[in-house]
Amino acid sequence: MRRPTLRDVAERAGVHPATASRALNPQTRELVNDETAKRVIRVAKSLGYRPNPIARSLKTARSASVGVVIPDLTNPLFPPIVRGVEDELSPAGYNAWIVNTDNDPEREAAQIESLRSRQVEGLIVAAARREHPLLEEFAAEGMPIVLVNRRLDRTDIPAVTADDAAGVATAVDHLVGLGHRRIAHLAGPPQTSTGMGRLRAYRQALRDHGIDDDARLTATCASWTQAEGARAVRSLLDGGAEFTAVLAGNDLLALGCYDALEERGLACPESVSVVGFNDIPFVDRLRPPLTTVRIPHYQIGVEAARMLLDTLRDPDRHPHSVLLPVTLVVRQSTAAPPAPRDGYGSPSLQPATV
Amino acid sequence: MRRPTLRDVAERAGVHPATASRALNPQTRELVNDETAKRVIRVAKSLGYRPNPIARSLKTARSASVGVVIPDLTNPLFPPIVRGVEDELSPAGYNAWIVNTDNDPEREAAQIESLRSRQVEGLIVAAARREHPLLEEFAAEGMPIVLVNRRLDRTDIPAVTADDAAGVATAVDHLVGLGHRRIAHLAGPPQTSTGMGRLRAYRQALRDHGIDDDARLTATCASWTQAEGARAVRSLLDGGAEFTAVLAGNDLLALGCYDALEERGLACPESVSVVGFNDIPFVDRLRPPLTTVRIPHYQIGVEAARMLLDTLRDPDRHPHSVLLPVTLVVRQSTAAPPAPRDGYGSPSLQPATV
DNA sequence: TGCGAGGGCGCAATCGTTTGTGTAACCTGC
DNA sequence: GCAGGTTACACAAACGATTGCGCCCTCGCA
Repeated sequence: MRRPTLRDVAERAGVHPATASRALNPQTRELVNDETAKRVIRVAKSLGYRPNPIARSLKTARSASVGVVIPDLTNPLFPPIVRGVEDELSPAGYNAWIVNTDNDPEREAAQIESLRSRQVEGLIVAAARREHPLLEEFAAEGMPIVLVNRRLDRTDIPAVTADDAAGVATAVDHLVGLGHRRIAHLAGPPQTSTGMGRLRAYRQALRDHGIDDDARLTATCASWTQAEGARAVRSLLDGGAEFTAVLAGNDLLALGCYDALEERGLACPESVSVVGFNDIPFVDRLRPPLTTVRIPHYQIGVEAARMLLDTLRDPDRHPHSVLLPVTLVVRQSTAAPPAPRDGYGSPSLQPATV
Repeated sequence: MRRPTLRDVAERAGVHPATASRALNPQTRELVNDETAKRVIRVAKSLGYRPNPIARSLKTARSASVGVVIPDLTNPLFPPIVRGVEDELSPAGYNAWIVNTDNDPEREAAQIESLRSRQVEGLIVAAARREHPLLEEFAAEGMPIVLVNRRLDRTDIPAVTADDAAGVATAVDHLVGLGHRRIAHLAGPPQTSTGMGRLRAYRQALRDHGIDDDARLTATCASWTQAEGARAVRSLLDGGAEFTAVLAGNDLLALGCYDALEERGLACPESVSVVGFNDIPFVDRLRPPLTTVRIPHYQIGVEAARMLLDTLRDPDRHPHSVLLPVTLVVRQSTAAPPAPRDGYGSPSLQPATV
């Protein structure tokens, strides 16, 4: 009735539990006579023995599992990354514990503490802020950590991210190529490396095209949400900013941008072009389909898991961060700017086709 | 350096570890002198003591965690449900282990076995099929299980689902009200209760309106995916079926339907109206915004977790399944059928506005 | 024949808790 | 002053594995 333990197997095989343990563990099988080992294995199978990972963890202080720390599972950016992580971890015998932080430092601390007390052997963190004492502390204590999607400012915690700078550059190239000169930017939270990095890349890209970057064309969003994107665009418009294109820090902000433009009766792309970032699922089916920078979500997860596994296998090895290539996906949210009518470069009031 | 154990706390407090354990556990605190308890608690706090859940699990054969079994995290239907589960579990001190089955029975068995060996105290399963021996077996062994979104055919495993029948009925009412008489259905996998249930509800609803249900208007999808939805619609069209509206088994199938209609140059809703089911995130921003039946995703998760917690607290209690109410959200994918032109009721070839 | 080496295995401690049982000390009431 | 009942704690045995250590036996070799 009870599920069989190692002791049961040992008894049935006529050996000591220690021997059974060694026989069952490929690492130590060589320490026991080949025939004995085979017998133990046979008995274990016939009894349907499954080792108890809890007992094993208690003894070995390891758990064959890693924590995956993300801001919010309902953000479509993360599920593919998580799947990438899991699919890479799984063949190596590792499991993933997923926790959401909701960008709440307190909740985050509690969650990570909970992961640690469950003896996770490493962390994959998508919820990093540029300054993140908690993570640095854990890293300093020797917890293997790999960052995904975002980085820390200083410290050598390895990260797997998309090539934001290249992505922004090609996006700006695309817009400029269409004839845009006044390109606004919805910057993500400056506490995040992606928010800051894409903002910097945007400024650099403008300069590269000889366009001076007007600070009034940048609106900073407090979070990577649709609501914040909408708010930012409204504030841009209310501030009288003149622009014919918006480079959003990510797709969710771009979605918010759609909302705000629609509210104000501005058609996309006829009046204002919009570019997103990330190419999350379904943005190809939006109205209009969103031009955006595609990042390899799944691959980011895979790569991060691989790096973590590497350092778990060889703690001395210190992997270096990697930058994954991105591609611009041109869809229908970008077009040539409207011919100037009511003043140079300001969004012309073409009614949105609702 | 080492993280403090109960023994450390006990020593510093001058008591036996057993006493410390009882002092720290609210359940047993009454067994120890009040002052002693306070002292132990103070020491524990000052040492930063955190109980080791692994050791506790080993001893108590419980884990304060439950397994959440879903087909695929990247299906936008599930993240909100999962969050609902977590948010309800968390205050009760429980954690959620999330696993994906990819609808692969083998993988599923392995995942659930892994959950069980990690001593999860219960299961919340969104990946149920109507016939599901594995789940019934677990349930028979006494594992508390709550199903979400789907049910089992026979057995009394409690389930939290949306009111599919009512949803389909209102959707059909809506279409008939618009003037549609030839309404096709993209049925989900018949192995799933949702697939079968919605199909049955569709037939019933047609009969209720005095429309005889033409079997040629039903296409069965092997999986709940966009690709299958597209394939099904193509097969419908290729089979010469005449219809002016499509009731899709869920939103993903509806999306596939969009794809196929677009391929064939059929405009939605001008030529064919489409109704989805579930109201997953972003379908309100599709082109055209999808008319669909909204189910309370998050609430389904909350309710399921609550039921599971109930049975964990009182194993004798056997909760009954609940049906959560749904609402039809009318957007722009449904309109009156086109005036008959090239034959009664067949999809008129109005070019899609791409 | 004796000795060293080493293969194969058992012994027992251990990981950090929880919990049944034992046992002092103390109180109460006659 | 003592039986009987609390109260407050300590003792020790678990839970199910892993692992350092040491014993025994066999074998090879001198």
